[in-house]
Amino acid sequence: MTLRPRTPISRRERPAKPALTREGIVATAVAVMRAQGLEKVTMRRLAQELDTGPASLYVYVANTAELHGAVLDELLGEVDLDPAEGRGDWRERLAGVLTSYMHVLFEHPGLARSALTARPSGEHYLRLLERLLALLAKGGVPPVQAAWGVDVLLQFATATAAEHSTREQSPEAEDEWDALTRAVHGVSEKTHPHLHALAGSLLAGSPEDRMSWCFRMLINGISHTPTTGTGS
Amino acid sequence: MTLRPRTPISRRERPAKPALTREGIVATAVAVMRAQGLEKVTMRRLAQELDTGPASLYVYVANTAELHGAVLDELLGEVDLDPAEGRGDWRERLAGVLTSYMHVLFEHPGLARSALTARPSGEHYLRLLERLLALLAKGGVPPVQAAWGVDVLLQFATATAAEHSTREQSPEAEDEWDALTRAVHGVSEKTHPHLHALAGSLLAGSPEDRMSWCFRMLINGISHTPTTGTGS
DNA sequence: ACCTGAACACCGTTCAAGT
DNA sequence: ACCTGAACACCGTTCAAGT
Repeated sequence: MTLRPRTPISRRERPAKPALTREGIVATAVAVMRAQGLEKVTMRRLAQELDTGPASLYVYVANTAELHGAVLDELLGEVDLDPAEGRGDWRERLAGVLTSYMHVLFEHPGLARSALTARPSGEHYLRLLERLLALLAKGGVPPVQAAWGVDVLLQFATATAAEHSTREQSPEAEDEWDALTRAVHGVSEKTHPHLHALAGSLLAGSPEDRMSWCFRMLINGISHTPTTGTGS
Repeated sequence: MTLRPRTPISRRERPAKPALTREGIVATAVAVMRAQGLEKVTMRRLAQELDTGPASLYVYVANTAELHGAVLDELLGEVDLDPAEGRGDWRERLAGVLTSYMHVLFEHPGLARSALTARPSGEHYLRLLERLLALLAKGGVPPVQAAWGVDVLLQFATATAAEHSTREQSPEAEDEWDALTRAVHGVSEKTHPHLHALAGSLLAGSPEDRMSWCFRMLINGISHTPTTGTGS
């Protein structure tokens, strides 16, 4: 009668006896992530879940980063490409899709952070790209601007989700934010005049208002900045 | 005559016998990072470098994240706030400062990734904020737009550096990029018409041209998007 | 108060050996 | 070909015990 230090995830959330195949491994990885977060999606933990040793997984998966990438694309399947809040204007639809993307990312802490460096290329990611490009085309955004812009839009959404989910997750990250707030407000008017004057604005605004402004700002920039010349 | 598996960093790059104080620990952390990268800046590695046990460091440093944050602010001191390439237009100066910031980040792989979630609040970070706000003010950007915009500008630069340095660092990240290239070009015209049409543009452009466009795009967006109303 | 040995609970990845 | 035991080389963090 030994205590098991790590409870395996419940039978309901785990695919029953998953085969030792790439699909089985990824499915188990997704289940572990849903139950315990991406941090627990480790080779050793997965091997335990699959009743084998960690070395066995390396037959199907190159390394941990690749595994996380597969989990990410799987989750990208949950992004709502035509969200109800985004009806009407193509700009609102665009913001709606990106908001859905961010929601998916910060429901799963850790995923956003990995998304920033993982460069996914799975089917769900391609579907998302296609949808965003379609909306930009509908808005009459010139093709090259749309192509380059979509990258920035996704990068913005991903980075925002990463910051947000890190802050939600750990109490120390919250402390860091407090430290920044105090630092910005405590700055001297002599040495940092602009910062001093804008301290309030820097940290002000509801997340919704700021996000809404950011989307409008990015869409304006993308729409009105030619890919050659000095722009205005 | 035992082989030491880990070579300590050379005497020249390490502050001689650093005292066991917060400053000494951070200085050693910076030295280790310069020599071997942020990944090696671990509690255990640092303790070894300081001839003590890892537990001793916890008297001065709350955890690894805080330590990495301290290293980050230290490095931010290297950012050139008035780079020669950025003479002339305030937009060019702004882009110049951000480019210098990115250079500092991707000279030290791993630092950019930590900067994305670390929310620094040290003196060097505040100096950078002040400089960016001053340039936006010089450009006549309305205060609140400048305050919110500076956040996005730094987030963009940080995320770009993180992507870039991850790709530089590991060969697998390079493979991932190839996979994306193939995926985008291999997409069906029927199911992904926009993606198919823009496959070339999506991945085209020199890094310099894209970066230059991104900065112009962001500055345009920030300058021309009011913080309230529908904008244009 | 400051410091530390030792422990607890983990990691990724490789490789020789088995089936 | 596929699978795995065991090992190598690490992690962060805590805590009781020392000085």
